[in-house]
Amino acid sequence: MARIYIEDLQHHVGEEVKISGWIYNKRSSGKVRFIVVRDGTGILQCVMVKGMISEEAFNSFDTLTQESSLAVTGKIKKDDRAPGGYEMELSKIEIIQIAKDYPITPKEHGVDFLMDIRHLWLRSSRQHAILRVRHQIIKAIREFFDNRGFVLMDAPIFTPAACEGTSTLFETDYFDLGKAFLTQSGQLYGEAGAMAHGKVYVFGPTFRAEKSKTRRHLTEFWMVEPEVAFNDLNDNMELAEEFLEHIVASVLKNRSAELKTLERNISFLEKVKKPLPKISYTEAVEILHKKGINFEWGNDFGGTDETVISEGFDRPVIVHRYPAKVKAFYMKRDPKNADLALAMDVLAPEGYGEIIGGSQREDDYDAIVQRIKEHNLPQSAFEWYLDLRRYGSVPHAGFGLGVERTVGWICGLDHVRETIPFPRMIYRLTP
RNA sequence: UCCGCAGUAGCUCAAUGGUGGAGCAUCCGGCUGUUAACCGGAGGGUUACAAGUUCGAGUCUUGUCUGCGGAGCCA
Repeated sequence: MARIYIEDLQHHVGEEVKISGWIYNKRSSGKVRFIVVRDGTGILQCVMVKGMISEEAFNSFDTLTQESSLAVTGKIKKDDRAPGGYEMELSKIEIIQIAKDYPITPKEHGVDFLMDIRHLWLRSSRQHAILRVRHQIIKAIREFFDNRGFVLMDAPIFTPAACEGTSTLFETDYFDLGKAFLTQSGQLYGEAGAMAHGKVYVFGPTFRAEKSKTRRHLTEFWMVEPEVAFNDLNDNMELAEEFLEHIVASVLKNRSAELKTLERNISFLEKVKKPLPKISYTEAVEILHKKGINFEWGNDFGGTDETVISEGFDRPVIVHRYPAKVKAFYMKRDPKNADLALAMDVLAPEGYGEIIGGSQREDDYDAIVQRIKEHNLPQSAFEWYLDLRRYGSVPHAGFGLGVERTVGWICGLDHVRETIPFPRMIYRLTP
């Protein structure tokens, strides 16, 4: 008997097939018994009637518990009463292992309890749907850049110094070379890649030792960072909006069932099309003032400020040209106003906040040396980076997209901890 | 790091300072189409920990621990 997957059932109606999986739930009304099996690709209701199947198989129902592993064999038929629309008439049950007291019951649970058994929580339908959307997003990210001739360039995880100098870094001993730090961004290495390949993207985990304790922060998260030689700020914004359009379209097309499981209102997602609204930092400050918020020009936006700004738009909004003093040393100044950096952030709608941060990079050697001094960074650590300005420096730009925040936004989740299989947070290192 | 909230059965939650309960899960029984099935029964407690106030503390006070939410910082 060939083993098939539940997601392929529609091709096997009327056939006798075998499904291997786990008990999701079971119900009985005496002589008619239902076993709901999940196999990782979907769920299937199996039915057996007393007298229509061996007495042994019929009675084995009593020993089955939630999440016990087994193989079921039977004929597939269409039945609207069954979840998913297909049902199996059981002819054989092969028990692999009986699970005892599975902790996640078909009722409500608290977050702490579920996070402690995250390795089991992954089996639950919502978590299952979220991780499939995450996979689709990552697939779409790679597709987008690969189809445009970008070269994937992996950046190191161990780094000798801070990329931006602002955030706290995780530190570790590195043999006789002193301290190494876990990367907080692959960008500087991406810039080196862009000078070699023209257009590259760095995709990997990044680490921030900030003691942030909010629904938008993890200590370990994934970031994708394209970097393109000869792009300016406008090119960068255009790349970002086409990128977001592609990701959202890919999820809507391929993961609509998962979005439905998550009860995601997709009307906001359907509006994510180029062009996205673009406003300057100064215009964003005016929006805050009009809404009666006391905000001083020159400061960086907080989480609630971002929410208020994005509330006025029905799709992601790009905010550009921030005050240089709140941004990183490597961002190029606006030639029209030296107080501004050629920076851009993309704020997701519905209060999800910043999902992209990027800029045109400073390409002038003297200017960037000056910035390194102003930021009190050790120039010696950046000598290799300064070489990129010594040898054939060109205008270039790039951005970073936070995968978890993007997954959270597209899935409509209220916390990024559910967007990654095993989240790392300030007070959680296990499982 | 700071501010706020919480911790009671395996889980989710009740309990006016006066004998700690319910639903789910588990176990036993019933039901020929169930949909987080339903119905009947049983077992299950150092009320996070420590001290204090009181005739009496799950409840009030202090401290500790853990978690949640927020701020700052950021993707």
